[in-house]
Amino acid sequence: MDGMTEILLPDVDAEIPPEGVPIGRAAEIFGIGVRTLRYYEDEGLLLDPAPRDSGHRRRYRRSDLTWIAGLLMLRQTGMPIARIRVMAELSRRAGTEAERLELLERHREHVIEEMERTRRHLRAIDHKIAAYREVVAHRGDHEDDGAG
Amino acid sequence: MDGMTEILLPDVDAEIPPEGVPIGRAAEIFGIGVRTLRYYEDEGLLLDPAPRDSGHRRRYRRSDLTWIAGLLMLRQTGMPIARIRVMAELSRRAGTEAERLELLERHREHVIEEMERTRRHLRAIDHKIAAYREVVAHRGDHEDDGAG
DNA sequence: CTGCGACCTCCAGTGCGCTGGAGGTCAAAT
DNA sequence: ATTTGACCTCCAGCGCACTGGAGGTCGCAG
Repeated sequence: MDGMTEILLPDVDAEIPPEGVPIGRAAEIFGIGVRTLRYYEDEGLLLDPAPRDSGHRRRYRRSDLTWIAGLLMLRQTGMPIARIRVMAELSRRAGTEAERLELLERHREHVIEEMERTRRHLRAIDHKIAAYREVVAHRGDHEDDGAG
Repeated sequence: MDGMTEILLPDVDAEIPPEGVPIGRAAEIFGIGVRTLRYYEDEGLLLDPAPRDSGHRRRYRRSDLTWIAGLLMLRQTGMPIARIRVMAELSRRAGTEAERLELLERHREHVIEEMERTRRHLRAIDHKIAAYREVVAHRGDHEDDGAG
C-alpha cells in the first residue's frame, strides 16, 4: 500500500540459506519495515511465531517467507488484518480447506469489484486530464466542472 | 472505499431542483454519511462552504454535487484528503490549470500502478483458489504453501 | 401548540494499521 | 575490552479518515 512494495520470492530464492534470514533481511526482501513484520507476528497472522536462533532472534526460512508473501498479497489487495488472522487460524487446522476457499473467493469478488470501480473512475480522471490539457495548451477557452 | 458507494450524477440529475437538495438527500445520492459531507466541508475540500437556506441548512445545488462527485472519485481512487484540499485550493484560483493538471497526472500514474499490482496479486489469488478447489473437490491430495 | 425528524455546531472518540522510544542482549569488529 | 549495529520485548503514540454525542434550531403534521 505504499507504492514501492513488491512481492517476489522466486527471484530472491537463492539468497535464502536453509538456516533462514534475520528479520532485517526479510523486511528488505518484502520492502516493509521490521516492526511491521513483528507486528504481524504479534497479531497472529503467521502460522506460528517465527522460529528463533540461539539468542532468540527470528530466522525466517523459505516456508516462513512464502507464507508472509501470501499474507502480504492479501494485505495489499485490501484484506483487513482481522480477516487475515482468521485465514491463519483456519490454516493451522486441517480440514478447514472449504472455509479457506470461501474466504478467498469472497475476497476475490471484493477485489474485482474494487478494481472495476477504480477503472471507471480512472476513465473519468482521464477525461478531466484531457480537458485540462486543452485549457493549458491554448489557455482560457472554457471552464470544466467537477473536482479536478 | 466501503464497497457500496457509487457515483452517478447523470442518473439522478432530474431529481435535483434548482434550489438544491438538503444534506441527507445529497448523502443518499452519493451513498455516504451526512457527517462525511460536513467533514469534507470542514476540511476545505469544497470550493466554498455549501450554500445555506433561510435557517442555515445546507442546500446542495447541481454544481455543488458535481464537484463532490469529482472529489469522491479522487477519494475513492485513494487520493488523501490533504491532496484533495490542495486541488480545491488551486481550483479556487484561476491560472492554476497547469498545477491541477500535474496533480491529476501524478494521481493517474499512481492509480495505474496500484491497479497493476492488484491485477498481479489477483492472478496469484486465482491460482490459490484453483488449488483449494482441487483439495476441496477430492480432499487431501497435497499441501499448498503461502498464506491462503 | 406540541411533537417529530432532519438539520445545525462543537468537540471528543474510534478503528485501523502501523511506528516510535526506552531499555536491554548478543556477536562480530576494532 | 569496548564499541557497534542488528536484534529483542514492552508499551505508548501517531496519522488518517471518519463517527458519535451533547445540546440546540427549524418547519411542518396532527
